[in-house]
Amino acid sequence: MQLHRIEPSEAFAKLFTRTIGLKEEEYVFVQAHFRREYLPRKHFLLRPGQVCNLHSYLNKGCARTYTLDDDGGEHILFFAFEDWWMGDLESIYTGQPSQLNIQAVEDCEFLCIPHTDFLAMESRFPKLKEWHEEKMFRNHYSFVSRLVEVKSLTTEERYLSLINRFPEIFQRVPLQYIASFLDIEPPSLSRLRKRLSGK
Amino acid sequence: MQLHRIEPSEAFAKLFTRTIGLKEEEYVFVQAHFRREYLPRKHFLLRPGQVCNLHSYLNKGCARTYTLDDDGGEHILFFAFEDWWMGDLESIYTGQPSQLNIQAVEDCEFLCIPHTDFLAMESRFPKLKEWHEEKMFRNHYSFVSRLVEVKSLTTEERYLSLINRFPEIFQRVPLQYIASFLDIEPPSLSRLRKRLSGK
DNA sequence: CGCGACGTTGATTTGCCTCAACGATTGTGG
DNA sequence: CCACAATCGTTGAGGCAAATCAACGTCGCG
Repeated sequence: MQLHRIEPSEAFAKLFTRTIGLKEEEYVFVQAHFRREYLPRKHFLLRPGQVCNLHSYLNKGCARTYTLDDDGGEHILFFAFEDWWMGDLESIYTGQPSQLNIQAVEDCEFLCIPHTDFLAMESRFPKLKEWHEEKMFRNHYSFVSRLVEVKSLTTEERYLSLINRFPEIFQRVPLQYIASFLDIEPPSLSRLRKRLSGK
Repeated sequence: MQLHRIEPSEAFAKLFTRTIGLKEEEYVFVQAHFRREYLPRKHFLLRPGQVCNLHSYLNKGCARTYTLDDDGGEHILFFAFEDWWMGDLESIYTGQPSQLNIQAVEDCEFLCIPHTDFLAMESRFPKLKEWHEEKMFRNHYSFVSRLVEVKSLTTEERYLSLINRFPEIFQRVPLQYIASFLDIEPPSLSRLRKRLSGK
């Protein structure tokens, strides 16, 4: 399978210099600890049973995190696009094997840093650590609102909310994956869309 | 409404000295910034529209965190029992008004500390800050596994999982609240229990 | 071309909701 | 202390949304 050549993303540099606030030479130092990983469509960044020891920045492409149940059914927990971070934090921080699959939905380019290096960077650059803590908080907030959504919205409302927040997702992710993310079966999503298009 | 007198909990002291690792005099210093709050059954620790500015340790009793939807329906996100912390972290850290209700299910005794004091304690005692960061991570893990449960288990399996993890909940929390937590209606929970008791 | 993956559509079943009524229990005021 | 209302859990009847099972058209690819 042939991969297009991918230009280095400016978003990555901006994240460290603008958002996190590292100086140019600090960014260069940090950046040197990342390595580029190309992952063709349908290939896996993480498999159940593996210990996840990388923090992975998704520089280009689209990926999904999902679990398998006892009957072999897939349940998609998250999608990720450009400028998102992926990995199984529990596995990273506890050293336990992961239960999660992380798979490329499109050909992907990741920028990956081993956890030990990441910890070293955090202790050398307090701003990086602060940013990471801040990210954990925002992550917490989004889990709470996701919980609220699941509990108080109808299937149709959750579908519309998804369209609203990530319109591009429908151009990049197969409908069956979106159905799994919304916790319905593909035929139900198909009928839901038909119903809505008639409005 | 009459409250029983409640003995100071040893769990609170153990948390700070054993788990967090503060010295005795450090604990005494920190502890002095908490104030005791008695909350009778059905009364509110937090109401939508309020800014939450307290970290609240539940010393005695049982409480629930829930949202109201547009139709006035309640959706319970969390229960809390002795030795749990409550509050709306998003509201605490962003200063935005909360959307959440936190209500006493039993007569409660909280130990509360204003957020600004908590930050001061964190910067004075790095161990406290480390513990809090660690707690955020564990919190993240539990959100992920909760998401996995909601997606991959049947209603019956989630009920059994709840029984398994919190057997005492059924002695302390009305069934209608448990139904809301499980995302079903009270009649459905009633029939589910009847079905299971026949096994 | 032929195969497989994907989205759609139809027919049927199922699990839960909704509405309603009913005992049991609790709490309150006379 | 009793009568009454309110709350709670249960049970029944009917309806609906989604799951399930199956078939079909389309597209992309070997």
